Amino acid sequence: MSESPKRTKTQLKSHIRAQNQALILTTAERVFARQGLAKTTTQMIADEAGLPKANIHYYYRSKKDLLEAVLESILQLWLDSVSQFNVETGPRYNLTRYISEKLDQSRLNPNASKVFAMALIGEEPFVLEFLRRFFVDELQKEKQTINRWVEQGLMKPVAVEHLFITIWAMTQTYADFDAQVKILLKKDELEESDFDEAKQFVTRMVLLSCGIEDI
Amino acid sequence: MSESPKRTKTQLKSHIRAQNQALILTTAERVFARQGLAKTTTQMIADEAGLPKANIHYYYRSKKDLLEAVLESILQLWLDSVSQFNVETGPRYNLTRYISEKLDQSRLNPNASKVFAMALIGEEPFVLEFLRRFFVDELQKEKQTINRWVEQGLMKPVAVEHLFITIWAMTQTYADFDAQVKILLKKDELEESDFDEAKQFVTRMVLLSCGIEDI
DNA sequence: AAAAAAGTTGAACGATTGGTTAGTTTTGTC
DNA sequence: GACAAAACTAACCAATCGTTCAACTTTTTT
Repeated sequence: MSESPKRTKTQLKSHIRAQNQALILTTAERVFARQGLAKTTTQMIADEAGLPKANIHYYYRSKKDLLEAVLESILQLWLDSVSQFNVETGPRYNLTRYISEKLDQSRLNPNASKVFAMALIGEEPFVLEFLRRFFVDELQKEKQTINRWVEQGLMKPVAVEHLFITIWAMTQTYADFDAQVKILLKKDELEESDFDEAKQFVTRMVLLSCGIEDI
Repeated sequence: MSESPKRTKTQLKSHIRAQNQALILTTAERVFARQGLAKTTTQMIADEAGLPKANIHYYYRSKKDLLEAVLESILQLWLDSVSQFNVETGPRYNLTRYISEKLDQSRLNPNASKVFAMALIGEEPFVLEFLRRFFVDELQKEKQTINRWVEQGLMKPVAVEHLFITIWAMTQTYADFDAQVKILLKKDELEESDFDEAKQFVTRMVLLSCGIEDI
């Protein structure tokens, strides 16, 4: 029952567990993104992971549990990879970086983006709760930073809530509604160059609306 | 077998049909929007319409047929209510009106917006086919109009595809992801004033990015 | 008013799905 | 290598859902 030695043992012992959970999680994320949250069956996930269905339920009691685990991993990734605003480096740099990071994420983790959007449009309580617990505070901070910049005359005053809503909308679209984007762009697959164009377009739009001159 | 009398009779005869189909269609749209496409059962639609389940299937053979009928009515509404660009009235007026109309639609038909978004994110073949058949041509027309305006020096050259993708993204967000918007705006329900603010914000953003001066 | 057509509906069916169980195999520890 | 814990899995179950059907009523047509 001693603390430290037990921990180490548990860590060693559970490498199978960690490995399988990771496999199931990434597989589930992919299948959820492709098939939709409700259409996805635990059998599909099992097949695609090369595991029997009962094994999925051994690690995740219910489909709901599994979905929430997937969502949690997605939201964790989110938190880790989106940097906060830094007052000192000014609005141009921070807004440019923010948009760039968000679009990179849409491009590099399209499955995560899609699952999150599906959960959000379906108003999954888990995701809503997360937004309430985290994003509101986060927005408050960014708002303060932006107000500082406005006071310093580095940018015009803007409706910060709408600014973030629209940035979020524009950047997510390229991952969540990629089928539509592909059709309008007449491409079979979106390439990095398409995302670069989007990056440039969105950044210019946002900077102009903040009264930050074009370079 | 004569033409005109038969038509009139058919119209009279089928008033029950038309009435019930309309009831089922609007109810289905509402339930689909609230529950999600796959989670919605024909029983739910039946209960909410005050009809027995078998009656739903009398008018729409399968759930898939019903969903496609709902989508078709949504897309028809779309076509009827979004006006095309008019070269003569210039970019400022047309872009402003376009954004205003799109946001009005999101506000006045949130269910339609949501069902469409769900079908799109789920890559329903029916919706994709519609976009291919219709929206690509539409975009082409708008592109020509915009090019005319650019030639006339009324606006700066822009990446038209990205312009429409982002306008679409921003305006749809307020209906499709209203749960998120409500949380960020700290409101229980979105009011008309919120949509007006959004209208102003998005319009300003778009006009600035097109090099059209602020009033 | 008779016949035909359209509309209505309870009941049942077949297929699917999430989840369980009970028993087996593997792994880690002494 | 003995023992316990963890991992694994085939078979099964209860519930749900889309769909069908046959009997019945109402409406329309002749």
